Amino acid sequence: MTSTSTKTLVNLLKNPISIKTKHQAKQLHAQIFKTETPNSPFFVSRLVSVYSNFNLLNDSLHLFNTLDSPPPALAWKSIIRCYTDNGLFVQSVLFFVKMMASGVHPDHNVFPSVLKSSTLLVDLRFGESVHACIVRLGFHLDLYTNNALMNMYAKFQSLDMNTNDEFYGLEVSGGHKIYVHEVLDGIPERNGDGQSKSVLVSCNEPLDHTNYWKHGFEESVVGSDDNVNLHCVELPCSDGARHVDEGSCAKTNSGRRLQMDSVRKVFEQMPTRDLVSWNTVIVGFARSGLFEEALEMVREMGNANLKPDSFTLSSVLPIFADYVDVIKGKEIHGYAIRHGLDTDVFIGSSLIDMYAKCTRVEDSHRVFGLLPRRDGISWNSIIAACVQNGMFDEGLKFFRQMLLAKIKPRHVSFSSIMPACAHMTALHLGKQLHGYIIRNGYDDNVFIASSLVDMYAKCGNIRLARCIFDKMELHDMVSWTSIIMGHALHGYALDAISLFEQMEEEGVKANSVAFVAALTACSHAGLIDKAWSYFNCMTRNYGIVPCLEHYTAVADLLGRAGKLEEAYEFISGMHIRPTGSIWSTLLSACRVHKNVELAEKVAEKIFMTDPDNTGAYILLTNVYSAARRWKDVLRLRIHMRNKGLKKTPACSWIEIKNKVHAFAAGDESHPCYDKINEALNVLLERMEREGYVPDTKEVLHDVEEEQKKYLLHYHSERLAIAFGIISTPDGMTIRVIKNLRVCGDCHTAIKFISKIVQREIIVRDNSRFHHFKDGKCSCGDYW
DNA sequence: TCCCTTCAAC
Repeated sequence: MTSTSTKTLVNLLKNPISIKTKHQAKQLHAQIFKTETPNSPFFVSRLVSVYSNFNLLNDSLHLFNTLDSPPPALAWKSIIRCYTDNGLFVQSVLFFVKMMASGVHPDHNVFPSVLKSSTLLVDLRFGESVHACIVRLGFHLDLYTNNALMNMYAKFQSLDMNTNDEFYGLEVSGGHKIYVHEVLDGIPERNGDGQSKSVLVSCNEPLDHTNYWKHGFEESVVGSDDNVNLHCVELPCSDGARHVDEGSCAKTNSGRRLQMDSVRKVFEQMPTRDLVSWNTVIVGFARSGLFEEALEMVREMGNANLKPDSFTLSSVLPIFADYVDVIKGKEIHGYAIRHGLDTDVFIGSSLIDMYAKCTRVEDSHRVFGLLPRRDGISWNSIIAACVQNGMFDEGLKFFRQMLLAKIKPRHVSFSSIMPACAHMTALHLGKQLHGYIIRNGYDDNVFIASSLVDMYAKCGNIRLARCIFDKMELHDMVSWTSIIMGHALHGYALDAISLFEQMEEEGVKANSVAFVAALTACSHAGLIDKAWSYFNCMTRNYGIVPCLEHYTAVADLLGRAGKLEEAYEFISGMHIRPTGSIWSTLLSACRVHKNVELAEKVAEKIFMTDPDNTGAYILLTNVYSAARRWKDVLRLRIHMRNKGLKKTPACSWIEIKNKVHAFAAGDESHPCYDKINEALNVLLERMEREGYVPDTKEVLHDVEEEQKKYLLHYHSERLAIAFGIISTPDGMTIRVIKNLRVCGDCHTAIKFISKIVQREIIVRDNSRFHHFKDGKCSCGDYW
């Protein structure tokens, strides 16, 4: 090729498709270098374009900088697209601004890249300026430009904007924070005075390793100024990877920007539309929750003789996941199979998710098993599918398999798997994950931090949960509710309430779940007036319609306070149909307050809708035995046996050195049973010396008094605690989990034990945590 | 040159 003529080179460059490899591109470059005019704008700008087609950003930039100004539009466009393809959206946008300032007339095909970059920068004002620019230059009829425009507006409307509307944070791991000021002023009129426009950029640390700034922008880099309207974005790390797609917009509960009208407007004025146009509108509607509109567009698309492709299907499937409509979801699945799209990795993930949300997790497994290729998202989908359906062990199994398959977990993976640890109260697993998170630098991610807060709170370590919460830079709704709920469950109602108030002071408006947390706090501490004020405030001032959880917290509170009739009226007056579970709350209160009559009435309500509700039978049995109505007890027991209903056996467990030890009541099977028994007897002796008197009323069997004492002595939580005491060093906190409510006598006994052994003992029962310390419990004996 | 999938608090 050494003797290639200039004419041949020109022809080659005019038809760059014939250049198939990077190597050929470099050879071409070398040949041009040997010609008489290696620096001609034609050669250079064409070469820039060739390099940018191969995504060779540095080579393209190097050539671009050899051009005498003003470089031709083709060269600008190539660089801008290359920046966008490398995920360098700030640079892409700034290059566009600089191009406009240099007076070059852009051609239409620069706009899709610029719009994509401004979309991913989450800067609506800039995007709108670009739109104005497009109209001004007469490119508003261009198909690709319009598709990109619609996409931009659709993305903006589906993001939850921050409360103060000034900061649109994109989370990108390992990146710098770049502040872009006044970018929009940088778009001058065509042939306008570019010099008068400014592009101000600042960064939170020196950009020493990012050579992108060496290409014409040093003069624009200024120190950050808090007085300037800042639009904060993160610059991806220097490897140029496209991290932003995997990031997430900082969420708040402020109002959404409804931009679907803009999307619609663009769509309607388009002279021609292709499949991408339709898909863009469909996904826009789907993301903004306008599901019916999205589905209507799919039908209209058919009328326009366009067939749904893999983009359409994977955008539509999440709609049926949200609607929990497995019939429609299956229709899509069928369509995908008929058109050979069922092995598409995008559709596969949507299908896994759709089946999981419809509680058909076995179908999720099947889809996952049939996928020929699995990416991080398919793995996350199957992990989330398991966890969301309560299959925690399975979820962990998939998580381990994913690591073995050398798929690096991302923040989504952690927030999918962490609830499994929280639900299983598997502190050692949670800690392992936390270690992994710290080692890989994910601990500043708000989603991950929130799941950690929730996990530690649910696993009994509220102090660590609080510590992580306090270290978070930005608190979103979920982290607030996690920490409030955490304190509520641990009985620290006043802390929970003050956190709730702090949240409101910081401008985060409480949502429905936050009120559940606040009401739960009140319910666990018996704060009736406070609960009513929250409940009324929520419905009147916040326009939140109470749901079952709110009603349950209030009913529970009324019941515990002995206001049984009031609770009955409250439940009967709910705007939704009372469930068995909320009636059970009251039934439980009837047991505490020994109201047999109301208990029978309430049980009747439960059995009407749920005749096999074992819990209700047990509660009613307890009510009868507390009232010493042994005949009724017997009658119910026989009835239950005939129905094949069994009482859940009490069970407690404790983690010692990452191993879980479980105990049933009166359980003698543990290898260390002799030592446990010995410890229990020593404890009992010291407890009685301190004034402990067994409360045999808690034993609901019709047996002798001595027998009752014996039964209490071997309740499962006491076995677990005794084992904890003999297996751990002095002073170490003991954490025990029980599947049922702690009985009154054990509660008293554990208070004594905490004082005698001088340890903090934390017991989680089926609804809350008890922190026993120095003979007192955090629940204030109200649970 | 443009469009798609996964996650946290109840």
